[in-house]
Amino acid sequence: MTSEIDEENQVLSPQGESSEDQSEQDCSECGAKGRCLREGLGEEQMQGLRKITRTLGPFKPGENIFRVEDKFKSLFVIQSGAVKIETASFEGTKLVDGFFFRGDLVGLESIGAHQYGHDAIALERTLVCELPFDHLESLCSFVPRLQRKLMIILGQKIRYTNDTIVHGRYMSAEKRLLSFLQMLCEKKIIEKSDNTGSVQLPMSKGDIASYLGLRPESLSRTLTKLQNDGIIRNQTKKIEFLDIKAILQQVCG
Amino acid sequence: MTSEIDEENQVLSPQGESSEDQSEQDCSECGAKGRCLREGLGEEQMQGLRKITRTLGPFKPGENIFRVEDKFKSLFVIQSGAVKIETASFEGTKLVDGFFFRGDLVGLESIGAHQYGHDAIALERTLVCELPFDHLESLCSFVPRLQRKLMIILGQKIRYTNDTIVHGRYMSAEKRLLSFLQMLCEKKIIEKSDNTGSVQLPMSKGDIASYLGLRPESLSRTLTKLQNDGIIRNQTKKIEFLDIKAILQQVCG
DNA sequence: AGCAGGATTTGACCCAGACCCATTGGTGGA
DNA sequence: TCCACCAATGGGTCTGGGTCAAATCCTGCT
Repeated sequence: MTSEIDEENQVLSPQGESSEDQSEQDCSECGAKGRCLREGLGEEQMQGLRKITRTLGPFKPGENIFRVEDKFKSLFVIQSGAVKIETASFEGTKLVDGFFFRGDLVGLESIGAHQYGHDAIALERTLVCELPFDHLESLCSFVPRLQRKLMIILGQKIRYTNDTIVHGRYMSAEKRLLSFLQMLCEKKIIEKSDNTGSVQLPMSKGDIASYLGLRPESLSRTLTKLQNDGIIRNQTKKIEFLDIKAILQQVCG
Repeated sequence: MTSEIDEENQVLSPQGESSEDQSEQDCSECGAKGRCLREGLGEEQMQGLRKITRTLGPFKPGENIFRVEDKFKSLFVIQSGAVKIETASFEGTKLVDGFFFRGDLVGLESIGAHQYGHDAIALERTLVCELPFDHLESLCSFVPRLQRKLMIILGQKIRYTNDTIVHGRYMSAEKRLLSFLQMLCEKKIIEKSDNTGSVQLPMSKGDIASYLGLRPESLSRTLTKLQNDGIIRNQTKKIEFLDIKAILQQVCG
């Protein structure tokens, strides 16, 4: 079922599973190329970054990259695949706090904490690049552009949460879903011709519901509504966008 | 009405309004002492930090420290007083995104953006310490502990938002309010004897409601309910805590 | 002190989405 | 291939909190 995606990741990450024997990271074929933390650094500035990183994985769907109680040690750049992070809510149930795709940094949420404080779970076959935080921090002192980049990413994360979650509290289920679909478009669109396209969903509907602050039943109903309105076609592991313009504009309106 | 608070701030910030003539910042009597970014730095490490900072204010209640469209330039440590930040929601109404008290850093949300993206408004007589971000960044490269401190603060901010706002979506109005009161306890408690205490509210009830993702009417009803339950005494600009233990425990329960 | 205008509270009503339950569908393992 | 199991959907009901409207209460101003 996820075979298409796996194929693609293979192609994009040829350094693949046997990366342990590499003494230095080879970024030239990484799936996160163009979106990684290192982007914008000069060749000699990258040397240091390459030396401290190594590829981990592949993680199979459902496997943990780290766990709540693990000691915070590293950030992870997603080379290929997708990851969710989740915490136990105050009532005990699991609560999805975020999704991460190719090029995203996982672990920012734990900077300054002793433990990660949440589980990071692969949603599909996933390769990550580990950045030990201590090393990264030291490196930042010598490479101001890296320091700046990291701070910018932290700032963006704060803003993104604010714009989506905080403002999302005032949005209807339909708007929340639309802005989620919009995000998916930007991060993961597979094929896109003019006004239509489609996305493979690496996560379950339940995960999406949790992330949006809705019950699965409500999400399901909202998806059905959008389908009846002719905006999407709702499938189990895939959503087709029949009217991308409508999606982009309805979020704002 | 806010005279008590103003008095107190006076005492705590004697460098006060005429700080422009100081060539170097004097932190020895600052109201944020013990909670400021510089905490934990050695004497010689603080030298650099002092050189780039200056005190601004006092801002009167309602005055802007910066505005949405202002170019992002500085972070601000609150020496005394209180500040809210707010943005226009997608439907046009103002939405309170955060409250800041003595020792808090305002402006983190805008790191990496061109403009602040929100208004920062003093809620009472407020003095702030300006940290030009470019200078702060350069300084971070030379003072690893400062760099680390800043990153930790950014990480904490991300976690705090996650724990309150994100998880708050699954909490009832009552629980949200209780966790807000808990935060106030930690940040601003005026007097506290054993199991009781009280807080002067520098912000309006409307601001609190907005911050909690509620309508003013709902907040009012919830406050009334807590009062009937004997947990608080609800006044216009002040809340008395009649049973602090109940507040602390009910949030978790 | 008296008044205008906004903030806060209260009441009545409504609705989006939670909750509970039944059915269907998709998937991985024997 | 078949079965067991969980994900997804759909129906029905309930309710917390939103919405509208009408007092009060405060506060700053004259």
